[in-house]
Amino acid sequence: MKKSSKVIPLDAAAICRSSDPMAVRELLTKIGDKWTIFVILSLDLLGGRARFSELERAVPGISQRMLSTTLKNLERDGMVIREVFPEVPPRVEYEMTDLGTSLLRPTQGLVDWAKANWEQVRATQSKYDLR
Amino acid sequence: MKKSSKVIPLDAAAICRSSDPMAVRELLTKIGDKWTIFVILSLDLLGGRARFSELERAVPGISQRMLSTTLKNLERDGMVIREVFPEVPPRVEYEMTDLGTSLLRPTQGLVDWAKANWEQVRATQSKYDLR
DNA sequence: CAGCATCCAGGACGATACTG
DNA sequence: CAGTATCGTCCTGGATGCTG
Repeated sequence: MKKSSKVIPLDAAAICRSSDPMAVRELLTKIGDKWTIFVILSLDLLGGRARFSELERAVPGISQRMLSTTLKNLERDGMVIREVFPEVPPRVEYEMTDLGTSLLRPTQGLVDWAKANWEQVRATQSKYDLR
Repeated sequence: MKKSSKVIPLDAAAICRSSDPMAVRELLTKIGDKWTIFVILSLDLLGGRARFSELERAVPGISQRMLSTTLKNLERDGMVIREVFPEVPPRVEYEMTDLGTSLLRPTQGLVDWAKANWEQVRATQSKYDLR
């Protein structure tokens, strides 16, 4: 499983004016990984509740392994709840928790920023790369 | 708008209701790396302008290599401007751009969320790990 | 002072195959 | 259907040493 057991340096504590700058780093690391935001946002768009295969279809390109891993991490963090139905064939549903939902708002802020500014970022990059 | 040169994965397009979900992923990947937010926030706290060594001290634990790399990426993205003063010993100052500053607001949203909720996340993780 | 060059370890991720 | 197991690759980032 994913855990950052390395208690090391830093912290730029004053920087975040936060009591726990590591919390910020860990949070950013999580939603910064390849699939987490897409899974969260997809689950939200699907009404806050969906089964594995629905998410698989909602997030094109994700492999079963990564969807499984991502959901397991989200469950461990308390962002989603996993519910197993003892049927054949098996059915498993994932539901957003209030905690997970509450993360949606700040996340949306970044999504909006990207929508508004990413074109400019790309342009700047191109210019930079010219030399 | 959409290119088919790379028929790859993505995009959970509807998900983000964004024209470019890759922008979101790239942005998250950037600020999700190990040092970027700390450098950005530090630079802001230092008044939006600082030299290399100041940032080095403001972000405890960062290596010269990573600070250099991070700043170069930020410069490439147009978040900071690098100014070299032809002196001996050399002096280099980094200044936040408006673009970089504008990113601060949504970022702060995540910082606040982490401050408010991370304790709960850790508690949930501990419970999860017990079984 | 403000870096760059090099080397290296660990983890993230993809592809594929198998299962209750 | 909803995963797990295994393997291999690439990339991030740490450590160290050198330089204009």
